[in-house]
Amino acid sequence: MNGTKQEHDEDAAAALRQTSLRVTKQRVAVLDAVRVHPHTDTETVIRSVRESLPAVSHQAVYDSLHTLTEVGLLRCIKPSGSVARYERRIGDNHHHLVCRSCSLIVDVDCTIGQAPCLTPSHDAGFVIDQAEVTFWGLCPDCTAAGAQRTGDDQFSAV
Amino acid sequence: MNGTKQEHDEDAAAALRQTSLRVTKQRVAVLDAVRVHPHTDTETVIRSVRESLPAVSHQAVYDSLHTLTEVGLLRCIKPSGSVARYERRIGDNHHHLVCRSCSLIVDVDCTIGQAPCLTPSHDAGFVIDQAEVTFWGLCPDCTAAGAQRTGDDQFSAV
DNA sequence: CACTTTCCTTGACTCGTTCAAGAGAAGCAG
DNA sequence: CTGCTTCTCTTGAACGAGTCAAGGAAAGTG
Repeated sequence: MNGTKQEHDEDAAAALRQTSLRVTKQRVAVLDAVRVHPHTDTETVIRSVRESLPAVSHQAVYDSLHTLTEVGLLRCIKPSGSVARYERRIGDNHHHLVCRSCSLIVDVDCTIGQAPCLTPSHDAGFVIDQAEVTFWGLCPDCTAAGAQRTGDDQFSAV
Repeated sequence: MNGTKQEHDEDAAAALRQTSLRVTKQRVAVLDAVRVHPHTDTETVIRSVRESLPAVSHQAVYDSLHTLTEVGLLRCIKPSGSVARYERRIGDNHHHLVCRSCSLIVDVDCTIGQAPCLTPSHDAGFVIDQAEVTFWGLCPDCTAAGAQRTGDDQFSAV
C-alpha cells in the first residue's frame, strides 16, 4: 500500500496488461486516484486525475471507471442517497459503514469469517453470487456534531 | 394482506392519521399502489395511482413517497443500478435478493435470527442503526434465459 | 361555514451519467 | 522505426430521475 508514485503506476500498468486492456495514462491516473482516495466519487476522481493530466475529459474518467470495474480492478458502490463511489480493495468480501449525515464510507471486515451472511434463509430460486452488507449510522464526527439524519439522507431506507 | 380495496384504503387512512399526516386521496392511493406492487419504482407508482386518480402530478407522488418514507410507513430501497423502489413491509429487518439482469427484487428473511450481521467486527466509532443486506444474483427466469449480467448491471459491485 | 395549515399542481430546472462522432494514441506486424 | 488496425479519448449534446418554487386547492378545526 506504500511506495513511490512511479511504483504504483507500474503496478497499475501491469494490472491493465493482465486484463488485455491498453495501458493509457488516463487509466493509470484513474487507478491511482482511487488508490489515493478510497471510496471516492467520480467528481473527485476527475479532479484528482486532472492534477497530473489537466486535459482529461470527464468522459474518459467515466469510461475508465466503467471498464476497470468491469474487468474487476475496481469495485463500484452506490449507497442510497449517494453517487457512485469506487474502491480498489476487491475480492475480499469486506463491507461498508456509511454515515447517514456526511456519506463517509469506512471499510469493515466480515463479522463472521469470510463470507458471512452469504446464505439467505431461502433463495427463491436465485443463483446468488454476492452478499453485500451495508451498515448505516453516524460517523464519529457527525455524532459529535449532533447530526440527525441531515442533508440528503432523509430518503434512505429505514 | 387480503381484503377489499376499501378496507385497505381505510387501513391506509388510519395509518396516516396515526402519524398526524393529513389523509388525502393521493397518499392513500400511493400506499395502495405500493401494497399492490411491492418493490415498485416511482414510475410504476405514478401509473398505478393514475388508474384511480388520473390527474395526480408526478410531484405529488414523489412528495408522498418521501413523506411516507420519512414517517416510516414505507421503506425505500435503491439497489445499485436501479432507481428508487418502495415497499410497505417495514420494521422486521428483512433483506433483499436482487436480480442482476432484470432487477427483480424478492424479500428474504434474516439468516440468523432477528438482526443477523448487525455487529461489524469493528465499528470505527460509528453509531450504527441498521444493517442492510443485499444478495445479488440471477432470478430463476433470467437464469433459465441464460442471462449473463446483461443490461444495466455491468456497473454493479463485484 | 370560515379559517388556517398542509398538500397538490404546474412547470422549470439540476445533476450525475450516458450517447455519438470523429480525432488520437497503443500495440502489433513487418 | 514505420505504418496499420483497433481501441480509447475528446468534444459536445442529450437524457432521466429527482428536486425546487410559487400559487391554488383541499383537509382539518372550531
